[in-house]
Amino acid sequence: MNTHKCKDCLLKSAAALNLNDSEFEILEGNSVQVNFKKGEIIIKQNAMSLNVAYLRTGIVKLHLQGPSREKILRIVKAPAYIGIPTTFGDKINRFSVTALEEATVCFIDSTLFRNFIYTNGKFAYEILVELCRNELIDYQRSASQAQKQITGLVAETLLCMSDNIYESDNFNFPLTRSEMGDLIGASRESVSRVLTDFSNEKIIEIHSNGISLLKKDLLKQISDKG
Amino acid sequence: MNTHKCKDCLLKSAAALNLNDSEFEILEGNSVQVNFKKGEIIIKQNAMSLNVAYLRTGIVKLHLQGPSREKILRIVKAPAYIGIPTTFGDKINRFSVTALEEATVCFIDSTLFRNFIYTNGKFAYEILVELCRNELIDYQRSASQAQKQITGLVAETLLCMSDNIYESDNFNFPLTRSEMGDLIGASRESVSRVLTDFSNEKIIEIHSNGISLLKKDLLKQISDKG
DNA sequence: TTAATAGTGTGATAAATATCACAAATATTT
DNA sequence: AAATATTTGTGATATTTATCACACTATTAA
Repeated sequence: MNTHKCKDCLLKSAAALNLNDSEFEILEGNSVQVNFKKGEIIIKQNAMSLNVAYLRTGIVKLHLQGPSREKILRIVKAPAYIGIPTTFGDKINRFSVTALEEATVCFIDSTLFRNFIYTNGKFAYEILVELCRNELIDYQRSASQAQKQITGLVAETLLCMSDNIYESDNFNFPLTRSEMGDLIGASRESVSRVLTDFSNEKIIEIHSNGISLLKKDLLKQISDKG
Repeated sequence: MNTHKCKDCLLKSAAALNLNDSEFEILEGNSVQVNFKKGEIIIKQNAMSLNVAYLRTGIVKLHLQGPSREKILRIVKAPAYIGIPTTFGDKINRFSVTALEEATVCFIDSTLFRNFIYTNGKFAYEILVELCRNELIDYQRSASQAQKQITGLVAETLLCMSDNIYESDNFNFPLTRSEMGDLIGASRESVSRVLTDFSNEKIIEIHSNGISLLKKDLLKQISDKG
């Protein structure tokens, strides 16, 4: 099996920080680290969910098949758990997870994970807090989705990628126009039009390496107004 | 304080079923049951969140102020926890909860609740499972919201109220047209037009006591097609 | 290097929905 | 019972976005 020492991992989750030495040893015997290339599927919708996936490095998209096409639920950057809801919320995976760039993922046996929850209250608490935070983010995005027009949603997405994923005003943009449409609920043509308008108005700059945000304050205004 | 015995409550959550006698005694000393009338606010957005609310009876709406107007996040029927994400996900309430009909709510001290999570693994696990299930429901609704047209969303909402909230094809409808618009992200006029069309086509019947679903199969088709 | 495939941008048109205005109906308050 | 407030339904018009078609660009595979 693997030779990594979970205890020595520098990318532990807030929950894992609460594990003791013996728990780490058990973890090592019941988990496996896998590397994924861009575009590879990490978790597959409709497959059975028998383990918990922890994204150590990289960026992924959570997505599912909607009524008429793919729906991207959220973009997640490491380090973070990426499948807890679908592992403990149902018996089969209700969504897929796909790598947007090279990623490393630790798969943890779900029975072991459940035992950590049963026996390590602080571990359980940190997992619960993360689930709660995610739910609040979902609620906020649900309101945006319902009430903003496409221009506001594109602006919000660019700001989110800049502030929360890349933490930079210049970044690679891992999504195609079609995928961005899947994320915000618009057609790829509408997304393209807005990005081109932003580029023509020098609000952003689109280059082969990605995107630069030139007028973040204006983007914020556009996002807030919807 | 109150005289109710939490241990004897017939409307316990799946999590609370894992509490022992002494935990129940502590719970009784750190919680209070309150009655609410239709329209009264149970949890207020932007207030500090110091306790966990458990809805014993009644139906409520979770809502928040969106970019341009109110957004109803979900309709919750008792018995269920109604504020865990906003209690443990942040220091202030990120959403409000309002009674849609008479409701009884138990407010539980959040420090005590956290202690139950720390010390009672099965309790923690059941809470976590409920959070996971809610997240999966949110994901499904997010896809619907983004990809269905208003007719499909109205149909889906009627089916959801019938199957999950009232468990009947004839039910009171606790939302105004405007509120239904806040739930699905449409204007009250659009909602009114769709409901009137459904009524004219004898798919549903609208009367002073509420709504009857006459052709559920057709509603299901309309919902699935979006 | 070339061919095939995927992604993108744009124009034109269709469809869906919002907005506005207003009257009628219903519910609530006095 | 009457007055007031709120909700609802409808028509007309405006706005937003999707769809379709097509050409161009970029990427991938052979």
